[in-house]
Amino acid sequence: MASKKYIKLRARWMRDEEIAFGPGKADLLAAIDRTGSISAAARDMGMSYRRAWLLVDTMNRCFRSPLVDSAPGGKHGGGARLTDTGRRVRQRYLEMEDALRALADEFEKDLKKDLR
Amino acid sequence: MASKKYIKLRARWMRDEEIAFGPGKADLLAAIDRTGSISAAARDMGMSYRRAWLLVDTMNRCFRSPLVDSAPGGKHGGGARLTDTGRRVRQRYLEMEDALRALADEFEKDLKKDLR
DNA sequence: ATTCGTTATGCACGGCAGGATATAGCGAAG
DNA sequence: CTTCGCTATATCCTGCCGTGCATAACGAAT
Repeated sequence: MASKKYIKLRARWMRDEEIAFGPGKADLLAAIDRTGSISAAARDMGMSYRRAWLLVDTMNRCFRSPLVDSAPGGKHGGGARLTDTGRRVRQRYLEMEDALRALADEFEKDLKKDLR
Repeated sequence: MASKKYIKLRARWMRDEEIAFGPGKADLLAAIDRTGSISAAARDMGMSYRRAWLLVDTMNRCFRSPLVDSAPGGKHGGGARLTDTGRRVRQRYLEMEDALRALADEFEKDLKKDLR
């Protein structure tokens, strides 16, 4: 079969019109956890610092307690770390994603019958 | 509670890099079924005819058998109708959407604890 | 034959999300 | 006290998606 058929799934946790959490933010949290800073995480993911900072800002504003705490100061000074809330929320989100993915996969069989 | 918290879900059936089917296309099919033409459906949904036509074109190319068949000629001449495949595929998609929605809703409870 | 409302297609314009860039302030290490 | 890399923020720029508009051919009804 030459063509790839699959279901692309996206789940976003909304707060009013803002995207409180989603796949991009989950990845970003992982990168921050890995690198220890917003800017290094952004570089790592090939996204602009601006965008990464905006994502973090939105998350922190949307949740009762911040998911990332950050401090200015370079090299061995500041940086950014995931809070416990951040880790827990991300975990929860991934669990939801997995559950949805598993369910969606059940429908792929029918799908492939009709899709070219 | 002043702020609205909810999960926004989107599922797309992909064929390679093209979107074979999704929420917008499902709505469009309904509108075509209702109005009997692509252009009337587009007007009805407040979208451009061009976009509606592109959506139909993509659908028809991605599936083994077309979801919409259309004929030129105005007023009482041409127009567009859903094929049986079109109706069935849309139905299947809606069922999948409902199942995913129901599952996602189970996660909303946890979500609201943390969201502001 | 004329009219009307389609299908089908191309092209130019506009809005906007995100990238690039600039600047200021900070904190620890050397 | 200098340097380095970070946070935080503003401004400009650009690429892309979709709308709007124009055109041509068509088919049924009048």
